[in-house]
Amino acid sequence: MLQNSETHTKCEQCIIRQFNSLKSLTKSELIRISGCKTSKIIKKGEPLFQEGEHINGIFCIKDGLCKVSKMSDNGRDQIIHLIRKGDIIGERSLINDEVSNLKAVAVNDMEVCFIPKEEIIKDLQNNSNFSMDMLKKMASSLKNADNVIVDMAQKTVKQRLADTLIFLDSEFEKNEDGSIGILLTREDISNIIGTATESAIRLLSDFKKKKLINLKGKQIFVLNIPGLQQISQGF
Amino acid sequence: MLQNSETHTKCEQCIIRQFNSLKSLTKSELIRISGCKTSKIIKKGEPLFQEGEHINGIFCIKDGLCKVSKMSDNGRDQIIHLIRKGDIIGERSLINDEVSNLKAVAVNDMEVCFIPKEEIIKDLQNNSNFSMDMLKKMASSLKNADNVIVDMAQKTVKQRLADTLIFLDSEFEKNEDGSIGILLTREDISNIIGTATESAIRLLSDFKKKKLINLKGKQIFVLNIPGLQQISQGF
DNA sequence: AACGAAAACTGATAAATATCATGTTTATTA
DNA sequence: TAATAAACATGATATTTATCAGTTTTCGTT
Repeated sequence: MLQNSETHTKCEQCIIRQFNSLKSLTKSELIRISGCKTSKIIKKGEPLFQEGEHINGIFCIKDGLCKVSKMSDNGRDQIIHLIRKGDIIGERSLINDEVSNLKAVAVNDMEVCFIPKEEIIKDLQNNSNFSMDMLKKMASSLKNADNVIVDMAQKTVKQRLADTLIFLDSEFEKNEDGSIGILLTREDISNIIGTATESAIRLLSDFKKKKLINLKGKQIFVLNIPGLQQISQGF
Repeated sequence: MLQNSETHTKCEQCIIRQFNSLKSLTKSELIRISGCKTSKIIKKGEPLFQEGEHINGIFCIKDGLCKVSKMSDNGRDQIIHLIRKGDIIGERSLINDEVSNLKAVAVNDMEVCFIPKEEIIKDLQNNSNFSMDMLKKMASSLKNADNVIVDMAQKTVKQRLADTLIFLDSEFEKNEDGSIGILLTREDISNIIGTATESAIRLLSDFKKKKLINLKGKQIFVLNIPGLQQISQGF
């Protein structure tokens, strides 16, 4: 199994933490954390954790991307988040003692560090910079969740697809050819917008016909962002 | 304007705080907070705050109920929360400096206390019991938001109406006659489940025909919870 | 390169939901 | 209490979306 030198960077030397709440930890806290963290390679398609699992710690994503989803009563998986390099996931396990309500599956090969709950929870209580930063992140997630709820409740599937394409195009690095730098299946896309796979496929073809996007296999090229924004707003 | 003695209870003597994060404040913190809080009566239909407003503090709800909503791009209001006696709203204004993305309107007459941001933010930084409690509350809200997103994305309007009726029946005190103790218009209900008012009305009639509920004007009587749960799960 | 499986796609149809029109009941207030 | 507005209700219809069935394409494996 691939475990290159990068995988074993010490936390206090790791630049990834600059992108998340761990940047608020002191040097000595980081050194302690570093001593108990474990590194993992998660291959494309493998789970980082499952619904119903006790996580008991946080994952810091060093590289790669995963889809975070929840199974609905109707038996369909709904993707709620896309988590990538620099992100932390599992914070909620520090705070409540419940099992995870979400599943996380790697979209491409991932490199993650795991920090056990009992090591980092002290820092949450003692380092107010750290806890304030965590509060900030959660407040921002809550605001975002509000927006998603409104969009899911009020927008049509077509509007939500437009939103998703704009989001993917703006939030993720593009490939050299200009296509969206994250390869999702049509099923993934339909599980993000909350619709049947066939409906997502049909609408993608429709958008292509209208020159809003171009499709080459799984590669998606966003051609006309203002046009997609129009659709997103109901025109 | 009604301002009875209850309205002027000092925070350190106020039993309402037992129901929210303010219970984690020390006696001296509470006395200081009490000195700068203001009390307000909000009449039914009046706004507690508007979308786009700077809140700059938190509201502690002493009595009454309000609907918290956000306007969608399609021009329809989506109700995201129902906030009631004992709840706190506005925490996010302590943490980020943005204007509110939500609107709150009283469903019945309310009595609320307002605590300005600059007074309580220190306590968030210095009292780790308080900040941990806030983190717990936010974590729990995030988990709940996940569930709402999945339901909005995957469930039919009928399923969501069943969910909403179960929620209202279980979470709010009932009237003596057994009806749901919170009077919402049909439009409010449709703005909770995210559908056209006519659709909500039709489905309510349908549920009544099937003896799942009874309707007497705005009064709703939930008769068959297992039946509603069946519908919620797609049967 | 050949195979099999998964993914992508298309058409036909059914089901769910929104919209528009209109009448009735209930609430508000002059 | 009469007038008026708001909320509630129902029918007809259009639109959106899901489902089912089948074909083609892509991809990973041997």
